[in-house]
Amino acid sequence: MALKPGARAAAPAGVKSKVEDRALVDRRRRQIIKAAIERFGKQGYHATTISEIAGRAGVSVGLIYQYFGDKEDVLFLAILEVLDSYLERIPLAVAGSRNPLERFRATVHAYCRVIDANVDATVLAYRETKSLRKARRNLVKQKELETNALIAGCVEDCARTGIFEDVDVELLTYQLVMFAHAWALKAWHFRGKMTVDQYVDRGLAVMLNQVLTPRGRRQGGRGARRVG
Amino acid sequence: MALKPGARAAAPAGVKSKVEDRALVDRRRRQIIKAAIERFGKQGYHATTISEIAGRAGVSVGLIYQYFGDKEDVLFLAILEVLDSYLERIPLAVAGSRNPLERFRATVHAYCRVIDANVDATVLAYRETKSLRKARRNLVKQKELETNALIAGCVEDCARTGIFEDVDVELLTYQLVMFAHAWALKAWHFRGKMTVDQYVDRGLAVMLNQVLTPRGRRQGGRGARRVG
Amino acid sequence: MALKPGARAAAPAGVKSKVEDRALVDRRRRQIIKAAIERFGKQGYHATTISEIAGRAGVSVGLIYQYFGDKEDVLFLAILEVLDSYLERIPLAVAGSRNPLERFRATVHAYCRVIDANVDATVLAYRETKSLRKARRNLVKQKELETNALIAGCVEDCARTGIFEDVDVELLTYQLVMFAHAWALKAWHFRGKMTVDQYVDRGLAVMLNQVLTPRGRRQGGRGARRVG
Amino acid sequence: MALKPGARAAAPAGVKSKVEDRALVDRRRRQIIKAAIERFGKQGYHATTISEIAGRAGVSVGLIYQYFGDKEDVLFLAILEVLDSYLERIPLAVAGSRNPLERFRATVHAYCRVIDANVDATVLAYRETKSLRKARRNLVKQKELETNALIAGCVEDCARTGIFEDVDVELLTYQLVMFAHAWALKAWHFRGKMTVDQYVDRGLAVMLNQVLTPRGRRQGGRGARRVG
DNA sequence: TATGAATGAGTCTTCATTCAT
DNA sequence: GATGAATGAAGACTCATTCAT
Repeated sequence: MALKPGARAAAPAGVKSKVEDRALVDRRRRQIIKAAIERFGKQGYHATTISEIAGRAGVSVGLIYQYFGDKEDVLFLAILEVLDSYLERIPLAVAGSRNPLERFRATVHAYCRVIDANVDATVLAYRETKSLRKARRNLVKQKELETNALIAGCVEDCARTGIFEDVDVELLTYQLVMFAHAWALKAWHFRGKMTVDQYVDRGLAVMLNQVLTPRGRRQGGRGARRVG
Repeated sequence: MALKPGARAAAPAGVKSKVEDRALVDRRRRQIIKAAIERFGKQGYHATTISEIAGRAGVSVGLIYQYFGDKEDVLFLAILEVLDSYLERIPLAVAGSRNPLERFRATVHAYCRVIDANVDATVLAYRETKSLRKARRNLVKQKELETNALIAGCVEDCARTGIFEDVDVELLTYQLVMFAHAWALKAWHFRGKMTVDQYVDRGLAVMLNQVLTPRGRRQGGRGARRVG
Repeated sequence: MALKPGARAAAPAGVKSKVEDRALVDRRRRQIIKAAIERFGKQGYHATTISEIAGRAGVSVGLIYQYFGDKEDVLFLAILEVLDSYLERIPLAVAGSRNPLERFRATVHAYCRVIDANVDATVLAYRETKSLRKARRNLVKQKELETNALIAGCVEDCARTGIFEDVDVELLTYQLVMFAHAWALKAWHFRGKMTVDQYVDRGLAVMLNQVLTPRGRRQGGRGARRVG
Repeated sequence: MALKPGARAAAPAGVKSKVEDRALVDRRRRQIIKAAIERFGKQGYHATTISEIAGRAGVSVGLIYQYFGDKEDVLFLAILEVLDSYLERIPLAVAGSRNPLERFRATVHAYCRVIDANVDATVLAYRETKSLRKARRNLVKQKELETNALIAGCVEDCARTGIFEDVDVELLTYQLVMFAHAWALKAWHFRGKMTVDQYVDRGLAVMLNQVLTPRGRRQGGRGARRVG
């Protein structure tokens, strides 16, 4: 599912290069995309000029057009790069975990840490996916589902092994995904108040444990366990 | 907390009008902002031209500059309008609730329903707040905190009256806020699969109830109750 | 066949204006086209910038794009304008002619005089028609055929009334057309050597009279009268 | 008059090469010019990129700049090549002709056939000569006069030997030249309707024979024989 | 007040030309 | 000699903003 590192930017979805040499294309694209993520993340897609990206990447404007068809291509590969890096890094961080619950916790921690290290990039993927044409937007959504599957898999494992109650996997997964994203989307609120790891611990505590008291459960019986 | 309707868009936060007549200013701004929200929401801020907004609002380009200083002013008031409408409508929907838990549920339902009725507008506030200059960005964040306070208040009431366990109010509130926003941000995923109300019921079930089994609690003792 | 003067540039073949007012559109387009013909004629289409045309027309760059979709639109209407002016002016110059031969001579003179007054424009139509996309290129050819028909009509009249021998109308017409065009295409050769009227008189003498002597006719019997 | 083949494109009129080897320069230039004529003829000078020419010629972009100073050099030598090829090929086709009239006819046929085989190239010379700087434009005109001299010579021979009436050589020559060029310039009209040879036969019939009837001659006495 | 024609600074994109390998 | 990656100046086109009516 996750692509092998290095194979990534090689020949992605319809972005054409005027240069043949695979290795060079790969290197240049990385160089440019890195600068683009930084600028797009900071200022947004439309507010960033190709010239700024070129400047930051230390290349000429013309060079960018040797490796990308147009500005939208740069955005597209930038967003893919962000999402792919999640797919790549999260599994690595979970490698040594012994049991499902530990792996679950490690995955959420890893997800949030990766996001913490790329707040701008994450916000970029949120803000600017809509600037892509439809087919590409769908590809991006697909990639997001792949990342979600990393979480969903952990949740299912916990459910199957009797660590979680009979749980609404879909909703819980989305809760966890939004929780991770919130660290980037609401960075202005959380940063400075706590570390990522504290954030995750507090969040998991809230999500995994009982909130309603017995009295609350009696009052709000409707929807108190799985619905739909 | 919610401003009185009609007083709202009059002359907020440094947006200047060349027209004197308060009532007229108010009427025109509403007319224009309505069109702007529609267009910004659908296409994004940068991809929308003043001319398009004028067309949609049924006024001339010049007229917009009679009531707004520049394009950013229009975006600013559009975003404020969206957030204010939440602050206004949510309390209305909760009016008749008898007890804290019912009020809590009603609030979350109301929040999500309002968002459901304004998916584009909600996404707009997410995507384009960064296009505002800093001072205004902060004002928008402030407004968001006011909305969050509606939820936080309900959570606190439930906690105080023994309906909720001793809970991490801040984190739970943000979970609920993100849950509501997710209905808009991930509309492409949820829409068609369920109604808003089903979404809320399933979400609350996940958030309020125990996820960990007793065995799970023993394994993952760390962080099993409040942290931080 | 020839359009009424003034009706011309009103709403031509798919060139769209952002301005509604017909009279204004007409005036501005004329103003811009006049400048464009001058520049395109002197330097060619590609070597002329929109900015140059704007400068010569005394308007801003942006204005041109209020009245034309793109640069090719300007070229297209410029070429049409040139051809239409032929269709308009030639018949006027022939008005008073009494008999077919006189009308024939007057038409050729008029054609060449109009070309003489617009050498650059004529060359423009020759050089740059190929720069138009196919559909428009065909429209231009159509217009050219309409002009040719002015000549062909005169030739036919002379033939029908026994002033010309049984003649190859198509070929003779094209000879005459090319003869007229040559005054523009080979201006560098003829200008300074003679006036247009002298040119026409000498040309008609060559075209209308016997070139072969009786002896020549005997030698070159093949093709000595109508072929094909 | 016609340059010896091989000597031609070597180092004409200020086009400088970075390569010394004469034979190589010659070979490479031919190779490149051939591709350039094809592309310029099809798309025009400005619409053709150096890269396209390189691709078509099967060489690298850099190589072209080893043998030409700039793009205009390529155009210049391409146009010269076209005109030179006329000067070369026409006399060859006339070799066996016994008498002046036959040679005249053979020359016109040859001219038109060469043009028929190079319609694009001929149009190229017409369209793009204006893209050359003045000195070179004049050189091209000079070359054209050399070609015209081929025709003029035949006309004069026919006149001197009593095959043609006392004729306006200059005008008749230009008529014949334009007639030949028309086969290229109006290819869209003539092609498909007839072959080149039919075209020439019909054209010569029109040009060489009497058009005016005796009655016509009486009416249009003015200019009925040589003027000027 | 309302209009919409006019402006021109700012952006993307192309492509002739250079130069290190 | 040959290559083709890199450069950056130049040009088409857009659109926020102004202003005369």
